[in-house]
This record gives sequence, C-alpha cells and structure tokens, in this order.
Amino acid sequence: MGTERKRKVSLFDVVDDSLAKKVKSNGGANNSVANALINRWNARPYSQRYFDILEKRKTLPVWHQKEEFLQVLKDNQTLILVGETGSGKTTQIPQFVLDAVELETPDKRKKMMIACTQPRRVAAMSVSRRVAEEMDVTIGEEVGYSIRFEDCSSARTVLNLTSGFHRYLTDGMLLREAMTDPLLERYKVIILDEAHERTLATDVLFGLLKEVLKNRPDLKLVVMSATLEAEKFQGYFFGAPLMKVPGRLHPVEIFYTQEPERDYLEAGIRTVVQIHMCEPPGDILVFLTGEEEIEDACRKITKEISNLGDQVGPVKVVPLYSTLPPAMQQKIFEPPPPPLKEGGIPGRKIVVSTNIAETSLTIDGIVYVIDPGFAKQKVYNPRVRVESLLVSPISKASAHQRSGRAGRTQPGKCFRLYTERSFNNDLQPQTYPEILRSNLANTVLTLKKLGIDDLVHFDFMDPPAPETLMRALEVLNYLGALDDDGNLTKLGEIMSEFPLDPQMSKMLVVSPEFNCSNEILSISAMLSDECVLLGCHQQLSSLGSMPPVGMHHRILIPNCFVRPREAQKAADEAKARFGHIDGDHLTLLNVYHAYKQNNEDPSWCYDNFVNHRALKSADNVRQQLVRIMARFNLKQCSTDFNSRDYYVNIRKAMLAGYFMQVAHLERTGHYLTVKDNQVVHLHPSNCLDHKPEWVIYNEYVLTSRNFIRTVTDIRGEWLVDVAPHYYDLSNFPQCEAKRVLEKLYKKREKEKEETRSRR
DNA sequence: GAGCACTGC
Repeated sequence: MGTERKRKVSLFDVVDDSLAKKVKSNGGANNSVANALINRWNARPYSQRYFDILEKRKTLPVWHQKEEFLQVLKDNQTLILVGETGSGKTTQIPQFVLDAVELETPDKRKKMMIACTQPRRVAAMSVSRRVAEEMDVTIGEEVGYSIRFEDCSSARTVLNLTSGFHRYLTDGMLLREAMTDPLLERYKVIILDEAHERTLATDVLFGLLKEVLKNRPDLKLVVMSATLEAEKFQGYFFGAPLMKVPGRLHPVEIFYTQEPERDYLEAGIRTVVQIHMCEPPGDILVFLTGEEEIEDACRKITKEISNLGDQVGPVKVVPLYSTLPPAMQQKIFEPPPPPLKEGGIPGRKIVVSTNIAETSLTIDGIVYVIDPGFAKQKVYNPRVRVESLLVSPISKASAHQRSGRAGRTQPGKCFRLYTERSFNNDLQPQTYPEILRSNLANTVLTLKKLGIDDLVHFDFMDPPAPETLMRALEVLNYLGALDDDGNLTKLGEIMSEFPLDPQMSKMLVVSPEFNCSNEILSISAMLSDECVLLGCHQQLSSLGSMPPVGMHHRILIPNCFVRPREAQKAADEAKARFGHIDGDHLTLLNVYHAYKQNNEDPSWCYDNFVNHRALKSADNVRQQLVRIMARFNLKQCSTDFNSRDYYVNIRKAMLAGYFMQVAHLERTGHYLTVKDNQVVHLHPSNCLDHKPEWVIYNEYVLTSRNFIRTVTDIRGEWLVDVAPHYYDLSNFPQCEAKRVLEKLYKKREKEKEETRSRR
C-alpha cells in the first residue's frame, strides 16, 4: 500500500479534554482522526492552543449620524463613506442622499437621478427591490435597476418623474452609459458602492469621475467602501471628508495555527472534523480554491465524519461554486439536518465554497469559518499576453472579509490555517486591484472611446504597468481599432460598442465582408457564454442522474455519480453528433444550429448532452449583438450552406479577428505560438481529427501544461492574405513558421505575376 | 488525454 500521509494536528484541534477522553473510551481504533487528536492532546499544553481574539467590533447605529451626513454632503462635492458589511449603508445612504440634494434641474419640470453602482447584477437587482419595498413604491417608478439584458427604469418613467429617482446599476453599466453621456448628465449624485472591491469598471470610473467632477460642479460623488483603504481613497479624491458607518456584525474570534500547514486541504478537512466533534452547534463554512478541490473535500469530509459513527451529530456537506447550477446552489440555504434521534446531538451544515461566499453569496447561520488562506487569482503576463489563474495567498482584507462571514447571526469563530506571524508579515494588505492583473486591451478601447487620449497620464488610482498598456495599444493597433498615432479609428469606434473582447468585435465587424456574419454572430455568442459546453450539472440537477457530458466531451461530474466508462461513451456519441473535424468553433456553430432547428427544445438538449440554460443565454447574447450590428448597418448574411466556401469564409473571418492567436505545428510535433514562440499543446477537449499545420485558438490556459483551447484549423495562405501587417517578415522572430511564411509569400508573388502575364 | 476563482458589458 502507498505511504499514508502523516497527520499534523494544529493547535485548535483539541478543544475539550473530556471529549478527547470520551473518543478514546469509545475505542476509535479505526479512527485516525481521533487517534491523532488524542496523541496531539497529550503532546501539548492547553495554554499554547489558542491565540487571542483579534477583531472586535463596536456597535453604534448609523442613524445617529444622519444629520451630520447631510451637512457634509451639502458642503462637499465628494464624500468617502466607510462601513462594514451589515451596516445598512447600501440601502439607507441613497435615501438620505435624496433628502440632501435638490434634484431639480434649472428646467424645473425635469428631475434628475441618483446612480448607485454595485459590482454585481444580483446585488443591483436585489438592493433596488429592497429599497422599493422600504420606500413603499413600485419598482421601476421611483426606484429601478439597470443591468445587462434588463432595464427596469425605463426612460418614459424617468421623464415623468415628480420626485427623485434611484437607479441601481452595475459599475460596468454606468461605464457603458458614460460612453454616450460623457458627463453623466442624467445623474445628480453618483454612489459607488463596494468600491474596495476595485473591479476594472470601478477603477476606470474613478479616473473618469475625477474629470467629470471638475466639469460638473453640481455633481456629487459618494464612494462607499469597507475600511482598510479608506485613507487611500481620501487622498485620491482631493482629500474628501471621510465618514464612518459602524457595522452591525457580531464579534468573531480569530484563531491561528502555531505552525504553518503543509497541506491546506488536509488541514481544512481536519479542522472541520475537529469543530464538528468539539464545538457547540452552528454551521461551518470552509474556503477552498476550485471546483475539483471542493468536490474532493466534500467527499472526504463526509467519509471522515461517517467514520466517527453516532458519537457525533449528523452533517450535511454542501459544495458551492459559481458553475454549479442554481438549483444545487440553493442547497446552501437548506437547514442543517435534525438529530439522528430525539434529544440527540444536533446536526450541522458544512458549506465548502470558493470565494463566491466571500462577497457574492451570503449564508446565514454560519458560526465557524475555516480560512486556509488561498484563492485562485487572475494574473496577467504582458510579455506573452497571457492571463491565467494561479492559486495564491489571499490578502489581509480578504481574510478579514472571510472571518466576517462567521458573525452574521451570532458571535462566531474563524480558524485561519496559517500563523499569526504569517498573517502580519506575509499577507499583503489588499488584493491587487484587477486593473493590475488583467489584459487591458478592452479597457483601453473603452477609455479611448470615452475620449481619454493620454493613457499614460490618466489618473488611475493604481496605474497599470506601462508594458501592459503598451501591449493593449499594440493589439488595438494591429486590429485597426487605433491608428499609428493611437487615435480611435472608425472601426475602433464600432468595435467599442460591442460588449466583447476586441478580437471578437473585430471578427464580427468584418464578418459581412466574408459573407458570413450570421454564423460569426452565433459563434461569438457561443464563445462568450461561459458554459455552453458543460451540460453536466444542469442535467443532473434538473433531470436526474444522467451521464454528465459536455460538448467538449469532458467528464466533469465527480465519479461517485457515474461510472467513467458510461460517461465516456455518451461523450463520444455527443462528439460524433456535432463535432466538426476542422475545429471547435465550427462544432459550436453546429450545436447552435441544431439547437435552433430543434426549436430550442429543452428535452432535445437533454437527450443530446447540451446545456439548455447556457444555450438560451447564448441566444440572448446573440440578440444583443444583432441589435448592435443593425445600429451600424452591418448586414446579416450567409454563404450558401452547400457552397464549398461556407466554412472557408467563416474560418477566414475568424482569422481576421484572431490572427494574433495562431499556433504553428513544428516538425518536432509541438505547436509554437506565432511570434511569441511559446510551446503549447492542443487541449485534449478539441474535436479535431488531425493535427493541422496552423490553428487559431480562442483561449490560452496554463494548467498542468500550456494548453490552447477551442482551436480551429486554418491555412497559412490566409495569414498572408488577411493580416499581412502582422505577418510582416521583416519584423518577425526567426523560427520555422517564418520560413514557411516566406515560401507562402513567394508563392503569392508568383501567382500574382502569372495573372499579370496572362492579361 | 485534461479539468472553468469571481465578476461585468
């Protein structure tokens, strides 16, 4: 047998002496957890087991400060408002604001609006509903929301306003509005909520609003944030006054381990078991980094606790991550299981979650939080233009946010699986804002459209690396969105209107020239929806336990649900049904066509292992793209399906957008990305039946190897035709691809000469 | 022959 991993028990393992003895007397001979617990118990004095409470909260009702708040807002253009979760600022402050400012415009008949931004759609929606309720008005009349695909604050209502109007929207939506209304003139007050989250849109809005405020002395800005960075915000916004809103959370005791943990997953599981054995009733929330890890942990926790037998209460172990379908996410709100027998030990709910439970989803009843201190975070490498996800240590702010999740309904405890020293010395105070971790091509395009010409001197709160900006400008220039002086071109103007990456917008805008805009629209919609290809969970949850199969014949369901062989068979069937040998993009198109031909029938989707919910949302995206195309008179057209050029045209159009994402098959059998010369591998989910000499890819993923995912076969000749400016050999690194391209250029020259001499 | 943190337009 393999070597058994040595258990390392951390300091808060043993809480109660008598319980440890009880475990021993019950003869847990097969129970390694109990044994480890007892050994450790014997080895350490109790006094060393705990560190002390770190964070205690004062409670002072926000409402005492209302008058002060109104006065400060009257006297200042910008105000920073700091408050913990649960302070009620999100619903209360906008209402105060309404009392504080005169919403009438010089034209007395017109009223103005208050914008309140949130980083997430659900929040914008639910907060506006709650406020409407509190104000006792119908949603959409005095309070409304505006998110992508859904505007619940129609222009008609707003025009007829007799009082002020609160509009809750996502930060991204406000940024969109700024593109057509640069001074945001419809708003009298703008409230940026959850500003500490520092989303890309929030950061761009920061810089933009600083400019707008200078040009609109009547505009008020309220920046609402959690505590830690308040002074930084203050400094950035012209030393604006800062007000504090006390929180209403219960105190949370923080515990650290005395020594670093080698294996956070194992330590997390062990801590869950310890809490379950030793702590009073209350649900547990464990933070882990991803789907696979979470499913794995759920299985292990269930197993270990069932090994304990009836000396402990029953548990309900629930996974939580965003790709889980809503029906299964709902399980986190179910009550803990009842005692096994009357008067027995009460049950416990154990939620094992990604960062989604840190901010996006709130679970009441959590008393214990286990924080191993890691999360998957996006990082961007401008040198090779690759964004990837990396498991990395969280920030102090994030740790703080996690621990707060234990104190929503009663005093709680947070177990940090790292040392206090590590917390103080190793964790950075804040998570790096997204703008420092992203490819900024799209952001730069938006900024250009907003009229920001000098990006280098744009007042970012945290300026991105110059190399990242250079890369973005370069990409946009190659795509023809910016001219050589960095000015927005007509093409760039149109591209900026699409809620897509620049490569994809470019492909869409030029697709009519290749006589295939209908097909490119479908492919774009399918690509921009995150999980069209992963039908598994949805099927499982809605229709029973069928083999979980995505169109990429991936097997994503934990093996406990299905035997791999069956899943593989079903996957192969699905592949045979829709797979296009020339590439994954074309396979996506096949799926979309089949879906439409079968009248969008959910049971057809089920029978064919495709995700109905995802296809519906892709269709929604497609409709939005169609509307934008129509606005710019870009015609919708298709090549005759029976023509040999049908797929050729589609592949060429894709290349017109993605010519910078091409890989060449070397004689060694490896793919090298063109120009960047990175060794990459076709992701095994591809549906090609051969290894093409040239491929375009949609995504570059760094996992166990460098993979390119969603790939399509293209021809070298097309590179020379479609993007000669990028495939300019005088500016090209020495490589095999270059030599092949040289031949292709010569071939083209020869053909040209021949046609000339024939004339 | 591998596996999508979380958002957003």
